Amino acid sequence: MTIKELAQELEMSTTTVSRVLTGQEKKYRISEKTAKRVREVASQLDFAPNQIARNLRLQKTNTIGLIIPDISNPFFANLARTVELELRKRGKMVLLCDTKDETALEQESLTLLLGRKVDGLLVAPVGKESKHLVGHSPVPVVLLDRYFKDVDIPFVTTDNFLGAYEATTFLIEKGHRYITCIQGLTGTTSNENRVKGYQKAMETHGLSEHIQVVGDDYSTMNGYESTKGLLTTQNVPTALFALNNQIAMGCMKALNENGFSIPNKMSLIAFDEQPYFELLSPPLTAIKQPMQDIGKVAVETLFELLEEKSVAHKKLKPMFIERGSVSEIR
Amino acid sequence: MTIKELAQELEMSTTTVSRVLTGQEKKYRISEKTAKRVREVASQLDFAPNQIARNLRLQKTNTIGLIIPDISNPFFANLARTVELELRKRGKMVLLCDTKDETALEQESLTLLLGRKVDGLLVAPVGKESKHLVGHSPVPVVLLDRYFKDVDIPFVTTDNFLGAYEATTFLIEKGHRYITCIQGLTGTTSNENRVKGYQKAMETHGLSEHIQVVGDDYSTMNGYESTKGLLTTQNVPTALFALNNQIAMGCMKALNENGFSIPNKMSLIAFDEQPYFELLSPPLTAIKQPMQDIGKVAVETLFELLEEKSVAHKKLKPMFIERGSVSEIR
DNA sequence: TAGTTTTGCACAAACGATTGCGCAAATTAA
DNA sequence: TTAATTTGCGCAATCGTTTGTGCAAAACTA
Repeated sequence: MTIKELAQELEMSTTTVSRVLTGQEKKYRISEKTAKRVREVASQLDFAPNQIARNLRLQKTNTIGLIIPDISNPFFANLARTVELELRKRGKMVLLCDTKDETALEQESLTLLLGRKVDGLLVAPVGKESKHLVGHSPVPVVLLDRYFKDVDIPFVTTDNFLGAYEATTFLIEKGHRYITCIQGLTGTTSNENRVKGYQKAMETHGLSEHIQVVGDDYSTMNGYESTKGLLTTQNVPTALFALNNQIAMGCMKALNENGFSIPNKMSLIAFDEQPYFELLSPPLTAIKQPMQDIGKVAVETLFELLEEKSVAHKKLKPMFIERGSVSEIR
Repeated sequence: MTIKELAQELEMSTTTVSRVLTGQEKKYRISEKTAKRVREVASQLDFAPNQIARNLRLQKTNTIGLIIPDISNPFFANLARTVELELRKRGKMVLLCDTKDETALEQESLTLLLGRKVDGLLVAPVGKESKHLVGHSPVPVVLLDRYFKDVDIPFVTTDNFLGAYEATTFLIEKGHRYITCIQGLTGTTSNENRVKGYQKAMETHGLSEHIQVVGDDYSTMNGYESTKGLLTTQNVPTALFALNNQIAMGCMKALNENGFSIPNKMSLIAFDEQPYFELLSPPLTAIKQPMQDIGKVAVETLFELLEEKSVAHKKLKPMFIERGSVSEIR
């Protein structure tokens, strides 16, 4: 049913109906009697305006594009959830795109979403390329999790440096000297800052020459292969620092298979917290990212942008969760 | 940039431009020379048609609504992922709604999505109510995971009965007699069919009087509380059958806390497979749902519906994965 | 009573695309 | 050379809303 039909039913113009239904009755001096009748009949026939037509007329879709590298990664799934819930509260819906951590797909998603005239974009970028993101968007963009040093797009992220620094320091204070960092996707800020945090902690404690960073992807496979590689080298480390949950999973698998019990023969800390970590034996020590907050703050930031306020970059503090996967070394 | 501006630039009518860009040049006898020029200039200025306007004109949005109870549940996250990827391949985008397993939110989501004129709906319903789903949709709907016995909406789901039957039988064959089923959301078909599978297996093996079903929600909390309750009763079971991954997680937590080692003092099987299950000690025996397939088949089904074919309900076979969380009883 | 102000509503033009139909010009047929 | 056909393209309506503006009728003022 269209507003035209509704107007016919009411024997008045679409203008009047529209004005009542958009709550502009006072502004346009529609009598209360008329207004009431419109509302009654409208709800009775349960009329709902065609949003497409509205969007076209109003040049606004109340839709936000959400671009995520991998929605099956619990970290991003949680992020997506708070974002969706938060946006809905504010009357927006979300168009979801999963990029499989491929820049090409991210690029394509961007084009598609802009073609659909989203009002804004929330992007957890792959992070290796920024060209397609900068300057190409006529609508506000807020970056999640990863960002770009060289490009001035607002972002909301965990303080990755801090988290990694604290975790590494913790290991060092427990007596570890040979700590290997298994990194994620190289070239992304999240990874680089985590690596830097690790390095800084090592340097600060005079362990510069023990710095060892391996791996190249935020995947279970990478964690698995990298760990397997490490176990056969000359200098097997006493502790592993996995830069995300999936890498950590791969580490554990490799350690299990090779009889390296945690934490006796190998200590392990993971960046990212997952609900199941506390169920493992031993429970896994981890750095928890404030996923809920990232989602909320990102949405808030986006709205500030939509209201044309200027915004600052935001780094949120992670939380260190000590469990049983780190041993004390004499 | 609009098609009008592009046409001005080209010094021809929007009609011609539109016809070329939608690939209708032959049908409307546009000369190849003109067509070529249009395409060149269009790509040069990288013109992209306003999808909103197209949608309005074509009465079609190439958008599918995806309604999910909880996107942070890995099961649904994986589902969402294949659905999104699969739909994108076919030129559709997805509007995502998370209902927090609340019927009211599901209802609201439905209204919102229909107002936005999605071409179709993929719904993993809360499952307690079906009224708002039936008859209210002018577009095709395919149900995922859960469905309704009494209502004829196409669905794609795991053969929950079969999965539960096999798992229970496995426990029985391992010598277990006291097997308690910790169920999920009562009133949903997924839960009911799993419970039935469990019951049937018990009955078939003459264990009717040992049937015990507790709990009422697909949550970690439910698994935790229910298990704690069980451990303090007269007849503590020797095996637990958790009807989804989250319940299983709660079970493990409760078992750990109370010193019930798995599988020595308690065997455990989970419905749903999760990547981390194999990392637990012992690795968790589980019933794997074919999530990828569910997503794919659901999308296929939706397309058949969009092409006005009639479709059948589809139940996909689960896979039993034996690991180490079940002990053999003398 | 006549003039002014207020009240209540409708006309018609957008928004940016697609498309049925029509109409010249070019080509072919007779 | 004239008629018939084909080729190439544009006019204007349409999708379903919102909104600036205008115009009667009603109410008020003097």
